[in-house]
Parts: sequence; structure tokens; C-alpha cells
Amino acid sequence: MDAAPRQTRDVARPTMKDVAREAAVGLKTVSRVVNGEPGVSEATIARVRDVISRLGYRRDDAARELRNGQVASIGLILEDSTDPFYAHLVGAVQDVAQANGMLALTGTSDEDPAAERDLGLALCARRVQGLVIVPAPGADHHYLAPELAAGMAAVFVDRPPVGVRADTVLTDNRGGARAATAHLIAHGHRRIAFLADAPGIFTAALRREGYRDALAAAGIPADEALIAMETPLPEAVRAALRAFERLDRPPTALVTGNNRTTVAVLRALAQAAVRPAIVGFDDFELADLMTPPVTVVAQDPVGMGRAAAHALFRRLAGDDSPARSIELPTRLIARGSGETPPPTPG
Amino acid sequence: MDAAPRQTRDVARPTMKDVAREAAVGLKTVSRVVNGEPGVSEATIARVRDVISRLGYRRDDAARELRNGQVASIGLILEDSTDPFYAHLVGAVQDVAQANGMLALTGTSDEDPAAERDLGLALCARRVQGLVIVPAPGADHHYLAPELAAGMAAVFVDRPPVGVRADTVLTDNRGGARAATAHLIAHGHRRIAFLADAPGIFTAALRREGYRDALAAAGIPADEALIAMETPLPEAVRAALRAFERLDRPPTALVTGNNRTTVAVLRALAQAAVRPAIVGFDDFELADLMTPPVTVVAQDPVGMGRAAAHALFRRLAGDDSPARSIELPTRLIARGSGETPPPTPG
DNA sequence: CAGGGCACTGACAACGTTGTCAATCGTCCT
DNA sequence: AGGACGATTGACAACGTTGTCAGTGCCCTG
Repeated sequence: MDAAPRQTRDVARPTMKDVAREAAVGLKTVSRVVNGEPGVSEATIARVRDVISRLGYRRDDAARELRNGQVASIGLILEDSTDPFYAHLVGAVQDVAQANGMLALTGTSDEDPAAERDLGLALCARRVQGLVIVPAPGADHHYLAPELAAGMAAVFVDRPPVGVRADTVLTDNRGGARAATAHLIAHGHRRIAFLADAPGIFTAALRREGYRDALAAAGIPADEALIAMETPLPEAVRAALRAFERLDRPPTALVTGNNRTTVAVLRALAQAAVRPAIVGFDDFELADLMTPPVTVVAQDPVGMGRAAAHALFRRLAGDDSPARSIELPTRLIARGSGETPPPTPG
Repeated sequence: MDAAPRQTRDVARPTMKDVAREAAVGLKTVSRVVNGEPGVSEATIARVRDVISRLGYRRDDAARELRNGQVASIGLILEDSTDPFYAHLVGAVQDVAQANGMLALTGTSDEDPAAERDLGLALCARRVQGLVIVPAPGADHHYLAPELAAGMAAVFVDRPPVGVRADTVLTDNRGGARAATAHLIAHGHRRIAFLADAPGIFTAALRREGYRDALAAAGIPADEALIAMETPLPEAVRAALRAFERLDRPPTALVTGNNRTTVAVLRALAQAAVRPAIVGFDDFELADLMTPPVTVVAQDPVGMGRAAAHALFRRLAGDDSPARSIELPTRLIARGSGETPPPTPG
């Protein structure tokens, strides 16, 4: 399980000692110059600087961290970097980190709990001061307990942690799905299907609850045949749609539970004659250019990233109040696909 | 310029010494157990393991790196993580890194050369063994020279390095643009406009050359009024399109130089009565669901990421042959927008 | 029963950096 | 003139880990 390439590609890398010898000063003086500490004469500074650039010296953060206990950096664990939602989230976290003078080290778990764990431990081993985590499905975060006890901070995004307490930044999943469903009801639909990710996915389950809330509030009886919880793979989505069509009273409208499902549905229905009204959970880049443009309940990935980063830095600044949970609101963006009325029977 | 939160949040973190004392063994024995080295009795291993998990001990990679010279990790510097093209690229690099037992630390330059430099130096300070870099526009990589001399490996992706020699993985920009333009010519177009990113962008300039190649090969005189090189902002793209329309003989077809430009064009033309034929450079997720579906010259971000990572690992394995440049082919995907003939005059 | 080999174990130094503390020198005050 | 003070400087230890090397005790062979 260890690394494959194990060569000593290291040519002598100059150290402070080399600089000190070359500049004919003490080790500590070089350290002072490198770190901009006061108490060094201009002449000495110039001489040391000169030697540094001549030798191409670069301070070694490993030694620095060993000595100081830590170096300014945080870790960021994503579930999937190719999903635009997470891409925007990571962008926001990195911006905040950079503004705070922190290096953000990012890694991807690829939805694999074991990979998430390995990545988290590797970042901990590098003694990051904090961790922002988008948990992989089924992940267990007990492994973080010793780190948290040792003073590391952690913030979870999009899904709550399992097995440890920590700040969490979530979308108002239930409220958003409720709004999406209510929007379709307001436009006259009574047979509304819900198509989302597997029920084990935290967000998917909550969104289903929001869907049920809206139906109940409108006095529409829930029909389990109108609910499909599937991994958003093309075949699975196509199958679910076919099953809906075969029903005695097929749905006239559809709430999709995440952007991958939405896109899969659009693709499956691309050449369908009739198309149900659609409201998607989570916005996506070209929703406005679809025909018809797709109505969505938008999440705020940038806001989530920012909130998570701020929560993390608040902890790093010493805040040790109990773990908080932040919930960001969603926003319904009506574009057309969700405002078509149901076909009038007869 | 230093970090803001500077608290000592560190509670005593157990070290090998603590484990050794608690387990009543020597320091080196703990090290052996932690690293799975042979020569420790089963009983001792069990005892040490027990203490390790009881104390929540975690090996410190900083000390390890200081001692060993390095720890398995590579760095990855992106220009923009929210661009799907780069998102897929980073995914591929991370996959290969993981397969090689390496941790990939990713950061974003946000198209700022200074940020790229800072990030690169920070990763070097952490003594990553290699760096995969998507250069920010205008970046200068002289700063890497000492690192490369010290045995670090670097591979550049999508754009070549400036000021240092290193392996480079590029798209066949010129050939791709040539193919895109030739496709439109083959469908009868003679007035073909080219709309791409600023001419300072490496890829944009090459793609323009490919466009010119195709026109020349078909004996069509080049018309500078049909070439617009702009940052792909909505207003700039709209303005360029308006300028095209106002020409005496407006273009009947359009080659767009990157996916952001393509999308901006589609959005600007969304409610236009007549739409020129369009071929876009670089595929994008929902191109097939546009009306009409968008014909593109697809790049291979995953292939590029993989090629870059493999090149890097080859270097890490000791290959010190001269720097290579790898060029990946493009693939024209005809979907409809590029196959409409020009309107027959009269 | 001596000697050699083997399995297991631990003392120690060193990696590059920085905080602590002491030394040196020149200047200024009384 | 004597002492004090500030500015500048460097020697040294320690951070946590691992490679080297030197044991220790045991079993096996002759």
C-alpha cells in the first residue's frame, strides 16, 4: 500500500546552514532574515538575501512545522470535483482560505468512504489546522475523534458528520423540495412524481420529505408509485421514467432531486412527444438554454463554501462553543419547465 | 502577508515517545510497528497497536518528511476549478496519483500569475515530489528553476511553461480549429467568423492559426473583420456578434474558441431569428440538449490529466531524458449546429 | 558445552527550523 | 570615566521520526 516510485531524486538542496556558511553569519540570523524578523542590520540582510537567491534556497515547511507545531493550511475533502456544485463550493472555500493567508489542500474521495478516510488521515498527518469535508455516502467519521481532541477543527458541508460532533453547513433540503413541489401544485398539477438519488443519501431522503410535506399541505394523497430513488445513472433514470408512464394515471409533473438526475431526465425525455412539467433541485449551468428552460430550486454552493470556511476560521480563532448547524435557504427560479399546466383531460 | 488566526489550539498530541513509554517498549519498536517493518514479535505488535489506538496516536508526516527528505505527494495547480474542462482534468490526475499511492494536493490560481507563484512555492515548501501546472495567463515559471534543479519534477498542461523546460501536455489546438473550420467549409460556408479568447492566451492564438489554415487550404481569403479575440464575458461576446452582423457581408457560420465563448454565444443568440452555423472548440456537458444540438471539436481533459500524471510519475521514477511535449488529438462531434448550410442568397 | 546464528529490541544521531538565552560591541547618560 | 543600555549576533536545544548499529537472549549445531 505504499508509494511506487521510490527513487532518491534529491540533489543537495541548500539549507539555512548552507546560506549561513556562505554569508558568513550565524544560522539564526538567516532564520531572522527569511522570516522578516527585526534585529538584523541592513547590510547583513542584503548579504543574506543575496546568498539566498544565489543558492536558490527555499525554507522547508516540514522542518518549520515540526518545530512550530503547525503551518497555516487547511484541508478540503470533496466527494466529486467534476460536479459543478462542488466545483463552485471548493472555489469559495479556497478564496476564503487564501484571504486568510492559508493554503487549502484539496482532495477527492470519489464517493468512496475508505478514500475519504485515507485522505482525511493523510491531511491530518500533514497537520492541517482544519478540515472542510463533504462526506462520502456511508462515511463514518469516528476516525477524526483523536484529531478533533487534539485541537483540529472540522466543518462538514452538504451532509452531516457521522460519529462526531462538528459544525455543519447544509442546504434547506426539505424546504427546497417543498417549494419545488408546491410550485407545481400551484400550477395545477396533482399527479407529481419525485425522482431522486438513492434513499441512503442524506439530502435525497430530506428532499423526499419536503416533497411529501407539500403534497400533504395541499391535501393530495401520497402515492408511493410516484416516488423513485435511484442512483442518477442514465439507465436507472430511464427505467424509472418508463415505470411512471406505465402507471394507470401517469404523473403530469416531475420533481427531480439533484442536478445529475435532472440532466438524465432531460436527456431521456429529449425526443419524447409529451413532457411532464419539471422542477429540478439544484441549478445547472445551461438550464436557461434548454427548451423549455428548466425551472429549478437553486442551492447556493458559493454561499455554502463561504459559510463553511468562515465557520472553520472562527473555530481556529478559538471559538469553542458547541457545534452549530447552518442551513442555507434555496431559491426557486421559474424558467418555464415548471409552469406548464397539466393537460386537461378530454 | 502572514496568517491571521494564530492561536495555540494544540492540546498534547501523543507522539511515538508517548506510545513507547505507555507500551514499555523502545521508540524504534513503535516506529517499526507503525511502518509495518519486520522484526517485531506478534505479542509486541499487539501491545503497541493497542496503545496506539488507545492514545489516538497518529504519525506526524512533517517529522517523517524531515527525516526522509520527502513524503509521497504531488501538487496540482489549476487555473480555475469551476471550469468543467479543468474539473475533469484534475479528476484524472488525482485518480492516477491515488493509484500510485500519492496524495495530490490541489490549489487554484484563479488566473492570477502571482497566486500561481505563491501556490507553487507553498507546495514546493511542503516538498511535493512533483507539480502538475495549468499555467495562469502571463505566468512566468522562472521561480521553479531551483526546485527543478533540486530534483522536483514538473509537468505543464494545456499551456507551455515560460522560462523553464519541462514536459508539456497540450491539445492539438491548431489542428482542432482547422477541423472545425473545414467542417463548416464542407457544409458550404464561405463567410466564417472566428470568436475566441484574448490573443494573449496561448491556446486562443493557436486556434486562430488553425482557423486561418483551413480558410487558406480552401482558397477563401481571410477577412480580419471576421476575427474577434475577446475575454469570454457576455457583453464582450454580444458586442462582437453585433459587429459581425453589421458587416456588409455578415458571416453565415461561426467558430467559437472555447466553451465559455460558445456558451456566451448561445446565450446571446438565444432569441435571435436567424442563427449562424456554429462549431465550438471544446465540448460541454449539455451540448447535445441544445436546440439545435451543438457541434463541437472535443478536447480530452481526462486524457490530458492522465498523460500529465503519467509523465510526472515517469520523471519521478528517474527518467531524465529531455523535456517532451505531448499533443493530444481533438475529435469533431457533429450534432447539428455545424451542419446547416448557409442561406441561399435570393 | 562452546560457539554461532537468529529473532528481537532499543540507544542514538540526524533531518532543517526556530525560540531562548547569552555574548559582543558601540553609544549614551551621569 | 564608569556603567548601563540598545542593537546586533550566534550557540544551542528541541520538535517527531527513522536509519544505523549495538546489544540481548535463545536455539541449534558440532
